[in-house]
Amino acid sequence: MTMSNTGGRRRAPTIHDVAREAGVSRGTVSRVLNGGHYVSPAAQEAVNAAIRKTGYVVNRHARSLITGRSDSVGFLLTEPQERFFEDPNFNVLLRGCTQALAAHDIPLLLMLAGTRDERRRITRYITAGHVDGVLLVSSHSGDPVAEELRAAGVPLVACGKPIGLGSKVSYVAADDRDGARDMVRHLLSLGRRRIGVVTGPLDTPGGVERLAGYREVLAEAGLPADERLVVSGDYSRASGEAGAERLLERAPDMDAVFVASDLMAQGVLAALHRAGKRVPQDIAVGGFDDSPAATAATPALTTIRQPWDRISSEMVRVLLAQLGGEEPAAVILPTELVRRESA
Amino acid sequence: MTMSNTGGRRRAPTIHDVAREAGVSRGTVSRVLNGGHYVSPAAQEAVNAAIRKTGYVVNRHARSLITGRSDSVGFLLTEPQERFFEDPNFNVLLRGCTQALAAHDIPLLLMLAGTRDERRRITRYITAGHVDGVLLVSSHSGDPVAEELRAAGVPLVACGKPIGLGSKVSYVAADDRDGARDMVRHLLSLGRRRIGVVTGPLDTPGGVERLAGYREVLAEAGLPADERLVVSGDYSRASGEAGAERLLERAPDMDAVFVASDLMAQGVLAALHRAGKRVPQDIAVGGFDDSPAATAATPALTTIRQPWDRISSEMVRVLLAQLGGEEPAAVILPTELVRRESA
DNA sequence: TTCTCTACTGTGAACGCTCACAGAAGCATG
DNA sequence: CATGCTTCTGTGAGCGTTCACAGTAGAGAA
Repeated sequence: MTMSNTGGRRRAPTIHDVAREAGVSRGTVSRVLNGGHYVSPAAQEAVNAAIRKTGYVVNRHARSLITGRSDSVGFLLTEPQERFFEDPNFNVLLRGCTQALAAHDIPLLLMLAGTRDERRRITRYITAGHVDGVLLVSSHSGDPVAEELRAAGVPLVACGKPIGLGSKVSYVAADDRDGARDMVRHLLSLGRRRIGVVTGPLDTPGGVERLAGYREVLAEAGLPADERLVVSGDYSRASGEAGAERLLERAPDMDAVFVASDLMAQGVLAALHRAGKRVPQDIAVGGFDDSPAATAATPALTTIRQPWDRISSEMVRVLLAQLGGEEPAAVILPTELVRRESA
Repeated sequence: MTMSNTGGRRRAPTIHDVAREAGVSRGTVSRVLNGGHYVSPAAQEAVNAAIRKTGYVVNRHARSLITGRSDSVGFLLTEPQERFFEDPNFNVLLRGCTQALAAHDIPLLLMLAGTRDERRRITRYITAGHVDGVLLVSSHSGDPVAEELRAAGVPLVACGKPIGLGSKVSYVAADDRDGARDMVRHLLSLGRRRIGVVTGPLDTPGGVERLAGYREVLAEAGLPADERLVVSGDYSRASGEAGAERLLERAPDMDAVFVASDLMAQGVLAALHRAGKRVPQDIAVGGFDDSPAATAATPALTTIRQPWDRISSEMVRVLLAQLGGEEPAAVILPTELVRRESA
């Protein structure tokens, strides 16, 4: 309107320009910007008009400098991205966090720190106050970033229980152990007695807890603990396939198998099919995650649903509470058994 | 060392504290922080020691307030994330950009703006100066964000030619048209004369250009343009499958098909297999992208490799050049024919 | 009237940094 | 000896906000 915007950035309008335009003081403009309390309707109106006319946008650096806040939150991945991007649960989680923060008008910045070098850079960036808090997603234990951020006093909420960190860091997790118990109880209720398990990686809380739930229920049912029925995978489809082959070899009389992820369960189904076993008639299969893989599988997988939508909203809630001065908290959310055809 | 860090964040050390500790002035500390020119070795040493001792990290808000720079770059997705996260090329692109920026010690912030509301928030965030420039990834045309950012004078580099924006915005793209020409010429060189095509969405530059390349080569070869041989897909596997079915119906004598993406080509292979056609004996199939789908397919796909690693490094180079004051530029990179079994 | 209370407004002082400038010291040159 | 150049250092100003505080005006109560 006043000037053409050809290429080079002209000086952006400041709160001063708006104040002059509206015929009020900086203070009044600032008050309008921050909720409009103690501002007369006339002033409110004049300021809004001036903002529209000048095209003013607040300089967040200046604001942050004095408030000490940045009004943004980081979503930090401390592992190779591929691992997550291909995981449908991760997408749900990310979207859920974005939406929950959007309700507070807080933008979410996704940061990748797969390599040591990137971790250094990102840690510096975060500790320099560029985000108010961090939602941390990292499945493996002993994450140095988490410890570093905690030490720097950055509000932090992890997804899944971080191994090796004290109780000083918040986390939100599904009740893996209880989910595993539900599934194994379900398999027992179908009359199965020789129940195998393909676990996740045993350096992750999920891997450990799901195995523990399996063992507990078998013990409660008075069934013997048979280590031939226990093999480990890494959550990949291929590892599920390999795991099932080993199980069939070691325990040909197996009549059910609890698999710690749907993706692995797909591999298990493939191996069973090749071995000529019918699912669920000969062997019942239970998965974990209720991912798209569960419905895509043939037969469709009976599985344990993790409440990803609630996990994300709880992560945001806990983080915002921490920003508001509350203490770190741990939230464990219940899982749900989803019955389909495989068991 | 000096104080325990219990919960609440204590006041962070400032450049002042470092200066006092080192026995020099703020100016000298600032010079050390910014490259160490015109600083005596003794002062340099003292300042570094003081930084280590105090645990000082620069307050980027204060720095940005005065420099007008934020020393960070945004990677903006203006479409539903799922679309990208499942695309392996996207992973390569993201990783490449991260690495190229890392060489300049610039952190990359991934921003998702799938919904209208998020776009508004993110645009405000960007125009408020939170990032110095934006790497934009959006395959569809008429992207309002791009236009808005351009109008706000934010340095911008798009991946792929943005439709509908003037020449004022930089972009880096593979030579889609030339890639398509190479593939169709290759099919001709195998003696094929009834060559079908499954295009990408025709509101994307890739979709349009690859089809144009196909048509050009057929025209050059003196072959008739037969619209029964042209169907459109949306880059998904399913659309490839549907496209192949339509082609077979409309042109049963087809002896080759050029598919505008490997994922669609997988679908095409499935449909051909179902129809009892042998590949490449009965029908040769050419893909595009050289994605993992290409090698995973049976038979392995002959395809066109896009230089994703170069695309990412060029995007970063062009953006940094623009930050340095250079004019927007368009970069077109050559593709490469990768011969495998399907053609 | 006078006082108090509430609603509103303006002002100076930060916030922590960089930048421009002024100056000091050392050394070579006129 | 003065002059200029280079290297190094300190200082004041200012970036664009918010915040605390000091006001002003008007309404209602004493």
